[in-house]
Amino acid sequence: MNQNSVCPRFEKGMRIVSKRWAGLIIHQLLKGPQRFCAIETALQISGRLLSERLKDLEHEGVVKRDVYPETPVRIEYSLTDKGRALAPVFRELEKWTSAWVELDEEPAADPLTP
Amino acid sequence: MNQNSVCPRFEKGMRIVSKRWAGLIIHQLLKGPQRFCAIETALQISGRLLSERLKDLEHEGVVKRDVYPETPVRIEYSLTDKGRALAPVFRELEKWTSAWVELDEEPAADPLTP
DNA sequence: TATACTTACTTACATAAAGTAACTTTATTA
DNA sequence: TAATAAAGTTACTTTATGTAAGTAAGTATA
Repeated sequence: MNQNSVCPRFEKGMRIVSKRWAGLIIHQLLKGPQRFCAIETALQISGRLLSERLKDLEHEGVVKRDVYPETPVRIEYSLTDKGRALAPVFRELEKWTSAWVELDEEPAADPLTP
Repeated sequence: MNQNSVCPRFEKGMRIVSKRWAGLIIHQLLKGPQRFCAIETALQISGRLLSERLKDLEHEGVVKRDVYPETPVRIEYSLTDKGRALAPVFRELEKWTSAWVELDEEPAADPLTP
């Protein structure tokens, strides 16, 4: 790959992990298998998008969906080998954020207290 | 940070680099300082979006814009220290893509040849 | 038994972001 | 003089995201 073009595989990998929410979902699943509502709560993502993104990631072979036919049924999402192989990427990103990223000014904790 | 929430700095770092095109732009600038049209050509991104994204990244302190008042004026984009510090993230992502990402079926090279 | 609650989604709709194409400005070359 | 180039901007269309409400299957509660 020269200066004037991008490796198409890299481009594809980038598309997979940099799609909105995908990175945070993978990062969350690196902590261990989790249920839909656990991810939903942790990331403050809507069910609509979480559902869509999990399907995308499953389709890309990054995420695995397991159904445990207990009562009530339990559905767990986890990473495949391909997904777990992203761990170093996220470790480096964590290093970068802790070294370089500052938070913006936060809004007042309680807007009712003047 | 526990299981039930995401570190807000990580979340912000993620937002910065995973915004559409941002990763590819940074990856391109890791090869060295470049002009607007060089990036435009390499990434096949429209001027409209490249302009917007470069402004975002400049605002985040990742990209630097330098004007050389030659004739004709030359404008070069490059990474700041903060931007260059992302190099390990991209190295790991490159490793991952070469190990795990396959390309989809490509369309025929020349649709005019049946 | 009726009501409410939970999980894991889906549907419908509004808004924001991305994509496309044409245009601008300043200068340069054929 | 016309055409080309760089570095954008403007106007418009399409796609993605966000929000809210709804659904089905099962559980617990009054």
